[in-house]
Amino acid sequence: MSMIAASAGISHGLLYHYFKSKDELFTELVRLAMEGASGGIDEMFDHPGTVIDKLRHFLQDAMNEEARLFFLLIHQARASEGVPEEVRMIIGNYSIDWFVEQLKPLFLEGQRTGEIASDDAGQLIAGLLTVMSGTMILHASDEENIPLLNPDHLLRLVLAPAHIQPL
Amino acid sequence: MSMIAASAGISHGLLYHYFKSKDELFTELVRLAMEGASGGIDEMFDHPGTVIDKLRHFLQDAMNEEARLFFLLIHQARASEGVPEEVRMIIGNYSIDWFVEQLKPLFLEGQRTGEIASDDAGQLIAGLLTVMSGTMILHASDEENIPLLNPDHLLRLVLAPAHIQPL
Amino acid sequence: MSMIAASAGISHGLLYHYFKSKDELFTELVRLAMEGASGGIDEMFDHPGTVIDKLRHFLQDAMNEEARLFFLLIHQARASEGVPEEVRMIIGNYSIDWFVEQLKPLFLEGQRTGEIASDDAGQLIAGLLTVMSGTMILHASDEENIPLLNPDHLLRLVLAPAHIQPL
Amino acid sequence: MSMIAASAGISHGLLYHYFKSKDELFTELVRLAMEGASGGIDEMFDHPGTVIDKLRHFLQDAMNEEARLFFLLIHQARASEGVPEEVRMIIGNYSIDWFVEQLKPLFLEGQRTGEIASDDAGQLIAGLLTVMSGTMILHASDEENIPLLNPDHLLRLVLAPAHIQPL
DNA sequence: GATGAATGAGTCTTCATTCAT
DNA sequence: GATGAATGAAGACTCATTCAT
Repeated sequence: MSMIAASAGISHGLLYHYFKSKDELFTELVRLAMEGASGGIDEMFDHPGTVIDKLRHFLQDAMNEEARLFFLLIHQARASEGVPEEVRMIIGNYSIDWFVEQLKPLFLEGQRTGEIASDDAGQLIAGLLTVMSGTMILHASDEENIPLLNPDHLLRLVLAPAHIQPL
Repeated sequence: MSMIAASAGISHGLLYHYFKSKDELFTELVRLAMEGASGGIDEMFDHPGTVIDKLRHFLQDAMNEEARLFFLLIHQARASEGVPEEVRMIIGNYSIDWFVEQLKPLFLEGQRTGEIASDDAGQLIAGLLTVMSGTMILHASDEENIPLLNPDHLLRLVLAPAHIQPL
Repeated sequence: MSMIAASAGISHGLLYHYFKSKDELFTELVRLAMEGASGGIDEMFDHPGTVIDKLRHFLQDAMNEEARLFFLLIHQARASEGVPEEVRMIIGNYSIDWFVEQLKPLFLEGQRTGEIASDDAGQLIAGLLTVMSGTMILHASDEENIPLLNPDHLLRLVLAPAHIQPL
Repeated sequence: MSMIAASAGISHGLLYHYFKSKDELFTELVRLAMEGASGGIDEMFDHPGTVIDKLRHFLQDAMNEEARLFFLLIHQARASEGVPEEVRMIIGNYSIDWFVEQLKPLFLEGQRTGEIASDDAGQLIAGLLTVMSGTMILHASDEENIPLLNPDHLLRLVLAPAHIQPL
């Protein structure tokens, strides 16, 4: 907490004025990260163009430098022991399954248009999300040695072979 | 250290009998994990069959439940501050670039046989490795909610479109 | 550290608020002790009277109850292994030789006036300092059984025979 | 205990075969040191020559390199807290007062012959012993910087002025 | 006699948290 | 709002001691 306060240029005493405890601060950050993530999905649906255009936009939006630390945060929240109950609830609400449900309509449409591979949509989505998160976490922990993947590369996991383009 | 010792059913005192410090224990684990990883590559080359067969074997070997914690360990070693100097050296020796160099001959052959996509081999390998590691780390941190990916799914990142099969 | 904190009536946590480590606290004490010692020499030169008067004042000043623990501290610093580098430097700066040099002018004058024995001044000073320190350390460790020596008794080590008085 | 055993070239297990505990080993060493000290006094009385000859022999015997660690040991025993009860008893038996009593006959004879200063014999002896011990302890803890005093120098504390010789 | 695996009390140190000012 | 002195639980590490072999 003292280090966080110092980073923010305030005393740790004042940090406790804004957040009752480290758990509360952590919970707040997780909440923000999750809202950002679901906001990204809404934005994707508003994006013009084909299914592939929307997906590419979603990936580009999620896989930028700013989003890095959010992924790391969620990872910590998922991976650590002794995480506050409230954080576990937030994470539960935004489970992989929840994201799968959000994206399923898009993928089903993509399969109708022939853009998306004709495998089980849920499996494709879960795979894409897992791989995207994993990539971001790796990059976030060691940016020097682990480059961000080209979103088009990741798309190969879900595209119909006919739509795969050179990198 | 006391928790580790308790997990092993010994006193922390005895743990210090075998490892001079937490750093030394950690270093030893990282060393083991890294040797396991490079061993997996050797084994892949000995595996019979096509390039795809070899790669599938490599992924299945790496992405099993036992290997889970090794990925998590390496991730910790890469991501954390205050990691012992020796660990940083070991990790430096087995960089992403090193793995890329090991796998490049196989990928070049795969491109000759038409099994592997005709993009830059280095980029394909780095992408596959990143995604594989990221997936394992996510799964290792939260096995209940994040299923292991089907290795064939990951292979889509590097296969020539003609060789992509339904999942 | 906990015992020291308890002696001071504070928690060990607060002690660490003021001193980053046991080494730093120890270093600070050694520094203070050494400054006190060299201050005693300055004061001696300002003291009025003959060479013997000055020396007697110096000994009385150094050999009081308060100074006791300082001698013990310096002794620990000299005698112990694993003493912080900075402490070794401070002690090196205030070596026996350094004190000898400080006192030499006074002793040479004393030899001119006939108050000080006509042996090698450096040897006389080193002997007096050693004996004074040793006495203080013994007294500090076991005040009940080892009485403080009368400074006049110590002076016999350096006085010309003609100036020796009954105790 | 492990370090002591290693110095002796045996395992710490075997050290416990010979000494039931660290306290017992320490007690044994203190006992030996004290017997050596009182043996030195007996030997002094057997030494031929004048009172000064005997005293000089005593000092030379006590202030050699071998005796160094014995003085340090006794000092530790006197100075430390938590010293075993038996050690405290041994030290109590060989108190300063006990040594004073042992040496008093010699000093009284020396005062008759005019060799020893005509101050209170007890005070002279206590002073000489204190100074001798202190010197040895200092030298033992830091032999490089603190030279052993010339025994003749120490004798000045107790000699009649007429018998003081150049160093 | 001899070894070293095994234990646990005690020590230094960190850090989240509280609270008087 | 803002500060930092103050606390204590918890973790890394050491070392005297025991005991099976």
